[in-house]
Amino acid sequence: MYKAIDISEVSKQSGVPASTLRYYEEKGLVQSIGRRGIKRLFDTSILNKLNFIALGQRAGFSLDEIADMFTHQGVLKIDRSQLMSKADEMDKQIKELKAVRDGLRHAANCDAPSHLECSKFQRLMKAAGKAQKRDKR
Amino acid sequence: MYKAIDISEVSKQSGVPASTLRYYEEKGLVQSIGRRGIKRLFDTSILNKLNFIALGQRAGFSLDEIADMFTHQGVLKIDRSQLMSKADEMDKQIKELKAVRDGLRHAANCDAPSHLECSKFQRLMKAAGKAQKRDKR
DNA sequence: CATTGACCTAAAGTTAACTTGAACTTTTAT
DNA sequence: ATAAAAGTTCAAGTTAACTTTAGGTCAATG
Repeated sequence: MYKAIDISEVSKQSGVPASTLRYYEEKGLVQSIGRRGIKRLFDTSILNKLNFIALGQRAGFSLDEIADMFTHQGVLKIDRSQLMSKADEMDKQIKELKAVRDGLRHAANCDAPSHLECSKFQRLMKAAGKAQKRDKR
Repeated sequence: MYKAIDISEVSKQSGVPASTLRYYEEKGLVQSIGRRGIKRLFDTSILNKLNFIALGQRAGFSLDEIADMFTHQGVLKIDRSQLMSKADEMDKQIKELKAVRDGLRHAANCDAPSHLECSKFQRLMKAAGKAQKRDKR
């Protein structure tokens, strides 16, 4: 069903450097499925996982946090309520991103001398800043 | 108009440690307005700036990128088109975040044995992955 | 007027996420 | 059969964003 491919093929198809793949394996984020001689072999399913990892990182998760989302067998493991609360956290983050984006957009069209002092700009920032209370990320 | 406050007051009101404030000043991200004796004095307007910096960081900008958004005098400087394209970049990022969030939410309610192999999950991920082509962030 | 507490500088240390380098070992191509 | 290409390990190096430490300064308080 799934094909075993070597590290350069994984690298080629995913864009993730071989050195990073070894590093990820060391960290337990991904696992090779065996060796051919001395060379690692990966299951093609690693490509989905790498895709998820990349997205998760861009979404602001650390590698440790991402690793925590999987069982040692590589299956998404955390329970439903944990998944939901991660998703809720992300909602906050999305709100903040939108505020910054809107702030930038407003600044691009506003003639105030210093945008930080512009009341509209401040209103946009404040909206996002709310969630910011000691989040400890 | 604006009041000069010392580093501990800035720290107290912003939640940013004094060591970080000194570090930010060294990097040129913020500026003190003078000294009383040996002690730095800051204009209260630094609080808005710190708020913006925190938000920018949570939005995924590096300190250097944030610094680049201001003139040396601390005014948002980059031109309108640059501001707009930063905002457009953020739109992509928001899309990705939403995809990951939706993916997590779906996973919380899906009975597939491995979510990475679930076609709905994959569809959600793919939607975001598109923008991912060599972004070099 | 001596000590305490808030602040200062400069340099070194820390963590995450990688990358690079050195020294080997297999494969693979000629 | 041999040399280059592709992998491997393990250790050390790199960058960003801070924090910590050591030693010094100064204003205020007992």
